Amino acid sequence: MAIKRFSKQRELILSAVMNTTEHPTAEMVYTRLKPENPALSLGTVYRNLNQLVAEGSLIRLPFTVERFDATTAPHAHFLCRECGKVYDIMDICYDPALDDKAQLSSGHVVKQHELFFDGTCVNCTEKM
Amino acid sequence: MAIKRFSKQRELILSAVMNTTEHPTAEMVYTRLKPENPALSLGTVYRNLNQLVAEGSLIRLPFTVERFDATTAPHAHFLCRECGKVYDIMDICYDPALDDKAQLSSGHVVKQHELFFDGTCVNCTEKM
DNA sequence: TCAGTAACAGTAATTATTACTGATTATAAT
DNA sequence: ATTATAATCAGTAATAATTACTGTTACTGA
Repeated sequence: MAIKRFSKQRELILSAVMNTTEHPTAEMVYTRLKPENPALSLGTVYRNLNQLVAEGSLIRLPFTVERFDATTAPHAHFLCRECGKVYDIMDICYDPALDDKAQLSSGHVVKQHELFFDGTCVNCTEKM
Repeated sequence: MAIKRFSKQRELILSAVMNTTEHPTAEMVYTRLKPENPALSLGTVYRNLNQLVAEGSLIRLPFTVERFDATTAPHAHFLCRECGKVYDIMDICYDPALDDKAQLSSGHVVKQHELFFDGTCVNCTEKM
């Protein structure tokens, strides 16, 4: 059950995440869309983000406040500790050998991995 | 300011995290300690965990419910999607070259990275 | 010994997220 | 097209995680 219907709101929310590089939170998506879609509700944003992750259109980044990313191909991320911005790191390519190695040494079935860098981003460095 | 005093509660909370491998949440630490320390309050656990992270005695794992780890040396983690348990992956050693590479390609000042694996752990695999 | 203040327990408040409710609307079969 | 159905919606209530506040206790250094 739970056959997917077309939903204008879902399209809207998906494209909002696709058209930004800022790895928005649910709140950020809502704030972005609300002015031009006054009827939109925050619950709808949460519900559709979860659906989009479930169907694989988005990935969920497990920060303490969740963030979403329309680049579903595995890639690394960078968190700026000063301003809180999250950036993609595309030049470090995903290494499947790591998964094999982790699986061998631990005995767990390893599906994938996430690589999180952190530090101070370019913009914040310039301001110092 | 804010000179650190000795605090029995802080010792208690630190040793609770040190004496387990389960990467406890604040709630788990509280539940563990409460029976033998009935006067302990949840706010105290949160406050002291944050202090211990600030002083470097613990690290914070940025899951959507925060977890803590007394192994402060950088190392990888594995999250079981079935049971939610978090394991250390010690056999994949920290690669500082990754930080350099990320910094060069992105321009950000990279301090460190975290490597998160996920999948199904040994215990859950056996039950299938 | 006592003034200053970190730390405490208890609790209120805040924030993030999910669940519920009754109304609306896409879809598929008539 | 019309209608039945169930997915989706907006609005809101509820829950869960975390932090902030309040009055009290107890170290610590003068």
